[in-house]
Amino acid sequence: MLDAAAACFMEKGYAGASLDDVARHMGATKGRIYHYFASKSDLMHAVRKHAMDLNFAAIRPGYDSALPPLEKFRAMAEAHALNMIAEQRYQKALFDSLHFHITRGTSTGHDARMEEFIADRRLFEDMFREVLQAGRKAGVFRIKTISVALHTVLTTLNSTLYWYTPRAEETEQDRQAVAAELVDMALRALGVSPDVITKEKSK
Amino acid sequence: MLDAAAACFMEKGYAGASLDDVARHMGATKGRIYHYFASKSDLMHAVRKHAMDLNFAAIRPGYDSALPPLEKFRAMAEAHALNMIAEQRYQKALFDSLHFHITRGTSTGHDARMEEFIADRRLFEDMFREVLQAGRKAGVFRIKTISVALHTVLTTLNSTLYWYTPRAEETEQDRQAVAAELVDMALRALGVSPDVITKEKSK
DNA sequence: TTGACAACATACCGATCAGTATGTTTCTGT
DNA sequence: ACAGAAACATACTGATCGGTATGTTGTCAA
Repeated sequence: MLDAAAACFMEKGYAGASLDDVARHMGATKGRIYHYFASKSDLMHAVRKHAMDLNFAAIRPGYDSALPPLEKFRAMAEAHALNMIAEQRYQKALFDSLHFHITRGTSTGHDARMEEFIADRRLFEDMFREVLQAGRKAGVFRIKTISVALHTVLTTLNSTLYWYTPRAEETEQDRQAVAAELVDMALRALGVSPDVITKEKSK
Repeated sequence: MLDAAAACFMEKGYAGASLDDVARHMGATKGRIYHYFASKSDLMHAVRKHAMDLNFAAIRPGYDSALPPLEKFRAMAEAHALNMIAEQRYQKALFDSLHFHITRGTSTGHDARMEEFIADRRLFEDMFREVLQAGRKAGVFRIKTISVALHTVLTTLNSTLYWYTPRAEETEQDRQAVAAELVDMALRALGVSPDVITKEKSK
């Protein structure tokens, strides 16, 4: 059910996707949705939450590892990039929601749920921020402004959401190749010298 | 009028923003909108077109210059990054529309207008693609896959749309600083060695 | 067997919104 | 001065959509 909702929200946007659309996409009716969710925004919240859970689960192993900053970052970045490709539907819905919240500033209709979600997002960013700071201190990253570097790198890793269209016969190999290339570019953007990158990779 | 429409579409999304909202934002009524535009999608199209025009106008000087690939790219990238910060409202609306079209694939409701718009977008990308290819051939860019590099770099330059919130007392200096930092990271992502970057910059 | 609840479908309501039809005012050419 | 057209505002309509109220069917415990 969340899958169908995520797909519809992605295709038409939150406001553009009707609950009848979502229901039809499941081969059911609206009654079924309202049996499990109190409102449309409730459903959206569930989709967001699931997307965030996927994100945390993806980078958790790398983050918890005892690797030095560079390899730790590489592990997290690779997992995240792959996750963005694999879970496009949920991630697109999540990012729509995120940008929506950002652009409307201090405007109307703040769900308390939205606040919780923004806090989660910040937590996620902080996991990367921490690694960036550690790497800068260790001298492997040459970063001017942490927040700019953080956002730029994350945006790079997320970029597949905006141009990569999954083809049917696409294998896991192809996706890993794209992800690896994105991670390489992110590392170079962080000021890691190319020879270090390739040396580490061949290990 | 386009300004108001762009602001509303950005804040609530195309489907979420009503024409009454747009009219109220202008201190007018719907009649005024329908006097100049035949439909809601017509208005959206005008907003998109204006945004695209701004984009082309921004990078045109750099593109037309006779500079070598590296400096040509820098000029275009800097102008583009600054343009993204300065014209957030229009660009956000444009990107929403773009992503909307991408994710729905071969689905319903293709305006012929949308096709024209996609073609324009491809033209814009090709201007950067051309410089990237020239730079790769000249040996200044170390790029694996052109299209991945292209999308990554453009996404980096666009990234301010998703996290930069313009403050009131923000000066042109601040925006240029952010833009310059983004361009630096983009150049490094393209495999340009840091000493070349700083050397060129001090020129 | 039956009663009670879960798991839906169906039918309906009120609000919203794109689009239209019809005013009303201001300008503009003659 | 005046016809008419441009530049709007106002009032309305039909369709859509979020949400609700009310069925209907299966399931399971007592």
